Amino acid sequence: MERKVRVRFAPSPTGALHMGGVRTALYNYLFAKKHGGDFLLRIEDTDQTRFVPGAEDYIIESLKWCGIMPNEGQGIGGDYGPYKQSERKDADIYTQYAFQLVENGHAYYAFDTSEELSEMREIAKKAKMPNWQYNSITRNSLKNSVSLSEDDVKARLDAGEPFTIRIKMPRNEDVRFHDEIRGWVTVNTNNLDDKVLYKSDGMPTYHLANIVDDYMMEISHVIRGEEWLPSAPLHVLLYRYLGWEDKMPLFAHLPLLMKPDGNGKLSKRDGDRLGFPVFPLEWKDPNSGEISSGYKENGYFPEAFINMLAFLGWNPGTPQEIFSLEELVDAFTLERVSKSGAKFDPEKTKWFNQQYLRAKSNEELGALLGKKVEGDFTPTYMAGVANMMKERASFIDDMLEGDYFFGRPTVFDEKTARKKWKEETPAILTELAAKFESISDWSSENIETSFKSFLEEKELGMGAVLPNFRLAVTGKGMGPSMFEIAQLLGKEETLERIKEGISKLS
RNA sequence: GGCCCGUUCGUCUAACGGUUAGGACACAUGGUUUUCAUCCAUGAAAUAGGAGUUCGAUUCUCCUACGGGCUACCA
Repeated sequence: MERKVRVRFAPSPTGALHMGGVRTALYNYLFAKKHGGDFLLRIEDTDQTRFVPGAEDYIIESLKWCGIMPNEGQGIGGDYGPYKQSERKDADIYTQYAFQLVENGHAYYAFDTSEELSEMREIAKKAKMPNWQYNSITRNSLKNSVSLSEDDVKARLDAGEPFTIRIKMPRNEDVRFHDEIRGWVTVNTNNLDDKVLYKSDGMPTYHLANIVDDYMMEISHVIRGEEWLPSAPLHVLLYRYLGWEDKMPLFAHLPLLMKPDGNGKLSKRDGDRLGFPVFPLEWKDPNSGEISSGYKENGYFPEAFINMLAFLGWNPGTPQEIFSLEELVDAFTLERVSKSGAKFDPEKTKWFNQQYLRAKSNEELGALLGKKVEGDFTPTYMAGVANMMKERASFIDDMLEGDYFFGRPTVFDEKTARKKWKEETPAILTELAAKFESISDWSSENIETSFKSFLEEKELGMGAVLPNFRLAVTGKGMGPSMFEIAQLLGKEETLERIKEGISKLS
């Protein structure tokens, strides 16, 4: 009974794709690739009032940047399209199933308007009944094809009165299903309400659409966020009532991503508040014009971002933490996904980026850095800069701290100058420069040897000369080995900087 | 409020009845380093509480507490 693995990522295009959504997509991707299956993208836009222009493209661009593109779906193609629910509605895919449910007695027409219902809830709330539901008890006193006479219903339908179709939730029945992560989950239908399946605007709700689409697209596993766990029994019932129970996918409900501090799930606000991105790419809200920062623009490598996300709620059971996407595919199992929500840690995310940065070659880092600096430098020179700066960087931009590689210092660190620059310093540095003059092979080793013999000759300590040498040449009080810096800058440039530094600092 | 899910160092987590409860991030101390960073070493740090089951519970069961999710003609 081996079924081809087909999983889907089904976001709704209501804005930027949250990193929690990216993780859901990632786990789907990993699961599909691991089992040689398909990973599809379906756009769930059944709520037309929440449509946000650009969101669909944003989702696709984000998945692309992360390197976890679906192989089938909206914007990609495939044999099970269309992959956008509004288009599927236009193709009249859902209506027949809604009516089928009414015909076989598992759903009914309801004529109550949303205004009437919210009024009902309001009254119930005041009567200390905060949990008013449209269910097997209340449906009898509301306007629907269960409570109304057949003639009345027919008259309303013929008159074109707007209606919804609701599931007729059975009374006191245990619905049991197996979750791949949580084990058996049982819910009694008395706690479930008569959810709307088909809206008065002719659109299905998520509940109906996702069942119909998963069935038609032959989805084998539904891997989605924990927020869907309470409605999973409804979905199970729908498969049963539609006669598709033998084709029902396996469910896996993922733990949520929580905010780093305090309680609750991670939201866009937390990023603004604590200074980290929550979206893969920068997003400009077309309505408010508000801009939310992205991991990409903040200098994160997609591999690091993905690696970090993979470990939020999953672990391989080994000490290894750095995983390429291929390695993740190989190691991933739903069995090792944890049950409880994971607090997001921005610090650890930086650490992941640092690991990836350091794993890159000097040439690659040099090229990346080169895009960020003015001026024309050879790849060899840039690789040399990267070699020295990478140990103190988590991001490419951190290497910009070595600005003295790309031009002479214009400002000199005041604190170092105050502490180290003495009256006799200009004379010492002038003599040092003279000593350096005689070095024919300008290598860091030779510079260091020359420097040390200079100290010996003059009976000076490191601390009296080296910080000032650094200050004159780089303008900084700290940084990589001065001898290596001098080698990369070249003899002539180094000597000129010493002279220039002396005149500017004295 | 109701229903569902969860609970191991500050955080992410390992240990699927028997371990001095392990690792990583962050933190602290020491060493290396001209400096900063790196690196190395060391340290502090956890099984929510209570009952059971068992020769033995982090692990199984129940209760309590706490946390989270859901509770729309949203997804």
